[in-house]
Amino acid sequence: MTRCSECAVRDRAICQSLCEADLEELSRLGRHQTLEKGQALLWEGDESLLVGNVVDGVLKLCSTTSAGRDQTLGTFYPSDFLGRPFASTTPHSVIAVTDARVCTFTRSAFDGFARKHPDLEHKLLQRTLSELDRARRWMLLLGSKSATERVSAFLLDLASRLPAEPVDQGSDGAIRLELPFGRQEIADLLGLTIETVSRQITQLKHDRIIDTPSRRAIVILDRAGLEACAGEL
Amino acid sequence: MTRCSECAVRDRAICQSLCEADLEELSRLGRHQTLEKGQALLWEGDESLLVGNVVDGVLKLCSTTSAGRDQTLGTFYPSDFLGRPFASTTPHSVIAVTDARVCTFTRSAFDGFARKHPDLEHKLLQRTLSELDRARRWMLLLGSKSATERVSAFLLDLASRLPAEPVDQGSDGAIRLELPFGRQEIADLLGLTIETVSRQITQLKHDRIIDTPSRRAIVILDRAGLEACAGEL
DNA sequence: CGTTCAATTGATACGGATCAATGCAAGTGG
DNA sequence: CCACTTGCATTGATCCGTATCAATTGAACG
Repeated sequence: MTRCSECAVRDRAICQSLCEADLEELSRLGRHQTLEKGQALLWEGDESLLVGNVVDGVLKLCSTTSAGRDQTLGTFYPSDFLGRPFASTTPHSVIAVTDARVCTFTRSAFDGFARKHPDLEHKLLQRTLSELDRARRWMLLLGSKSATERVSAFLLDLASRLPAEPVDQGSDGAIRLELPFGRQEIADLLGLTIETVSRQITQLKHDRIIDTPSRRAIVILDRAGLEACAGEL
Repeated sequence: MTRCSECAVRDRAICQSLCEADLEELSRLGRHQTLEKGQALLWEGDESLLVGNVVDGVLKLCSTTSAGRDQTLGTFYPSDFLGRPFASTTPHSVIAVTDARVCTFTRSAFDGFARKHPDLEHKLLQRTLSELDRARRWMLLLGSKSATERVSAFLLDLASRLPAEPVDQGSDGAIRLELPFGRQEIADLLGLTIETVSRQITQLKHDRIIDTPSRRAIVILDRAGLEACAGEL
C-alpha cells in the first residue's frame, strides 16, 4: 500500500493539515483507485458514496440536461478534493477526462474523521470557499460572455492550472498547453457547441494569438492579446 | 443592543451551533446594520472587510462585466451567511435588493472566533457546500437553458425561498409570490435582457401557468406546468 | 392631471445553434 | 505498404432565439 507520507500531492491536498499520526489513521480509511479515461467515479443523483483527492490526471464534474445536452460544472486537477461530504447524495457526476489516480474514502468514514479533526475541516472549508469563488467566476462567463471571450478565458484558466511548458525557441514567452480535453469537452465546459469552439480557435489562430501544432496542443503566442479577448478578470 | 438569544434567525443561521456563553462572546464582536434598498454592503475587489448574517430582507451578490452588463451571482435571504471569510478581498459586490437588516462582523474578528469554534466552522462548511451546489445548479441554468426554462426555474426557486402565501380562494394550490426583484434584476440574475424576461412572463401568463396581479406579485396557478417549463431539476 | 419610471410590446439584427459535408490523422487488415 | 475504416475536427449554409433599438402603455405619486 502506498504510504500517505510519500504521496505525490502530500503537501498540496487537504491532508497537509494533518500530523504524521493522524495521517496514518486517515490512510487506513482510504484506498487508491485508478480510473481510465471516460470512466465515472460518481453518478449524478446517486448516494454520496465517495469523496477523495486527485493524485494524478484530470476529472470533470458534469450533469446532463433533459434536452440531452451535457454541461460540465467543474474540473479537478491533482491535489483537488472531490465528492460531496456531509450530504447523502451527490448532485453531479464525476468522470475521468484522462486516465487518473485518486485516493478515495467512503463518505461516512471521511465525515467522521473530519468531524474529529478541525484543522482538516478548516482546510476543507478554505478549499470549498475557493471553489465557490471559482464557480461564481464561471457563472459570470456562462451568463454574460461571448463565444470568443469564453474560449479565451478557458485557455487562460487552463494555462494557470496546468504545468505550463515554455516553448523552446526563444519566441518570447510562448506557452505550450497539452489539452486534456477534446473539443466536445471544451464545448460542454463553456456552454457552446463543438462547431463554435472550433471556429473560435481558428479565429484566434488567424489572429496569431495562439497556434495549434496538433489537435491536443495549443501554444499561446500572445498572452496579452488572449487576455484582451477574454475581457476583464 | 439586540441580544443574539432573541435574534429572529437564531435557530436558522450558523450561530445555532453555539452555546449561550459562546453566543454572548460572538455578539460582542458583531454589530447590527440596516441597509436601504440599493445600498451596497461590500464592493467587488475591495478588502474583505465584513462577513455576517442576513436578519431581514434580501440581498444580492453581483459583478459588472467590462461590457457594462451586470450579472447577479447569488442571492441572500434571512439566515443566510454572506461575505468572504478567510480571504483578504471579496470577489464580488453585495447589494441590498430590499431594505434589509444584517448582523455583521469584521472579517478578522470573525475568522479568529471561528478558528476557535469548530462547531461554528462546521456549520459554515455545510452552508458553503450547499451554496456551491446551488451555484452549480445555477451554472447549469446559465450554460444550457432557454429563456423560458430560466424564468420558470427562477420562479420555482423563489417560491422555495420565500415565505409562500397560499391564495385565499380555494383555487387549487395557487401560490402568491411578492417579488423582491424588479424585472431588470431578474434579467441580471438569469443572464437575459429585461425585454426577454418580460416576454417570457407574458407568455407564461397567456398559458395560464401564472398570473400577475401587480408588477411585484406573481401567482403560480399551475405548479406542475411551471415545473415542466423549467425542465428537470 | 401631468410627471416619472418601470414594464410591455413591436420591428429588426445578429450570434451562435443546427444540419450537412468535408478534411485529416491514427489505426486495421489485406 | 497501401486501401479502408473510424473518430474527431474543421468548414460551410441556413435557421432560430435572444439582443437591440424604438415606441407605447400603465401604474404610482405629487
